Amino acid sequence: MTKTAGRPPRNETDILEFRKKVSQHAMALYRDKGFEAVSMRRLSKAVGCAPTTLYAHFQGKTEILMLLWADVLDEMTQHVQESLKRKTEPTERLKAAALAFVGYWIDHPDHFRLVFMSNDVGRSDVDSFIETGDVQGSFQMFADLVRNLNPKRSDVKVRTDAVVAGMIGVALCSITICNYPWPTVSKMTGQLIAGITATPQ
Amino acid sequence: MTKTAGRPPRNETDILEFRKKVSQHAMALYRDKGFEAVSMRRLSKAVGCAPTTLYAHFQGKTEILMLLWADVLDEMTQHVQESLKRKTEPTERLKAAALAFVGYWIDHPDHFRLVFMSNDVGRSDVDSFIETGDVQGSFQMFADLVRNLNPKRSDVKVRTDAVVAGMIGVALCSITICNYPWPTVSKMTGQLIAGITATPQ
DNA sequence: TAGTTTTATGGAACGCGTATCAATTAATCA
DNA sequence: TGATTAATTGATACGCGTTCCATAAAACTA
Repeated sequence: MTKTAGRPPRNETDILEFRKKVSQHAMALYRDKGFEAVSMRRLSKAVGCAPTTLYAHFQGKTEILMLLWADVLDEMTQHVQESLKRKTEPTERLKAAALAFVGYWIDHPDHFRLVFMSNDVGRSDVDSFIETGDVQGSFQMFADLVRNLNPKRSDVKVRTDAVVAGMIGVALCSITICNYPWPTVSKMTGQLIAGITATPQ
Repeated sequence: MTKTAGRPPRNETDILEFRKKVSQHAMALYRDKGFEAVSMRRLSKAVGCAPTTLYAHFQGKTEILMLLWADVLDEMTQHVQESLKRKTEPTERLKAAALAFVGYWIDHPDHFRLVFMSNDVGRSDVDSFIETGDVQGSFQMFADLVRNLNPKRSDVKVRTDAVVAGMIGVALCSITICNYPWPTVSKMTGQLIAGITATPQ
């Protein structure tokens, strides 16, 4: 921890400031021009730095795209919350939330790709530091809904995560394998929820 | 149906022959060098034509990648069948198959990306003619397993497709959101199957 | 055979993500 | 001030998917 000569490393706040700046420009690009507009070259031009500089602050495009997760997940969460209005019965609430969840992704396939298909599959051993706080927060909502089904049960997390992953799968399949005659989203999510409400044998 | 002047369209068999040739070279590239080796430039070099020529025969890379689906799905199916040996009880069989299914994708994330993440999400209005025969065949196996749980029930397709989509979601989440503390694959698939075996309320 | 019409091809180009590397700028210490 | 060290930059390069366009090739009609 001794001071050395020469230019000191980046200031902590400067780092955050730069990351925030990049995040804002990336967000603006994504919202205004869509997924494909968020390129390293265009983004660096918007930020006002060289494309190479971005690689000094982020380990790659994937890490930058993750900055956009929070926005999308917030919007999705709000959409789900909206669907819960005037619903009181726990099962009905979960069902409505699930439908809204899957529906959101199907209505916004670009957002789905952003969150769930941006990672470099196959190179996952490399990308080490991923913030999952956003994801965790968005899934909390479902944990509450599941808990309210039967507050006495202790396996809330397993059932929640299973149904969330299941819903994501339903969205993925409906979006990408669009020529296979999938049942309606409503039917499939209903089936997933049947597993949640069932009593363990 | 009158004959017109000028060079006639490609011969039907020639078309199939060329597609087969491309398919074989793509397969060899994928098996030998991996996903990233299957590029339009390398593939065209292997085939012996210009990169542009490929676009005269396929509408894009996605359509070429789909030629590889059958191989992967066959291997996956075989792996699942393997897991069924010496399993007789219907629920146990379904559970074993589900575990093998998800496990296969997690063990081969490149294959997962190939089949489930190759489509151009967002441009799905364009890519019209996708062969889903491969997929359909691979899912048939699960339809049988689900039917055997309770041959009297008529909602086999809904329950099968829901659990298949759910398993794909489990695989997707485990692969791409690898820093979120998902429950074990075994627990999540078990949860999905609970919905299959449950009796409708 | 000459001309016409349609298909098939390949070269060039665009923008992309990413890596390398030398040169420059900035901030600190001696 | 000068030396030292880190951050930033620009140029260059590779391979990628894809599109455009001019040209070659093939099969017909006259």
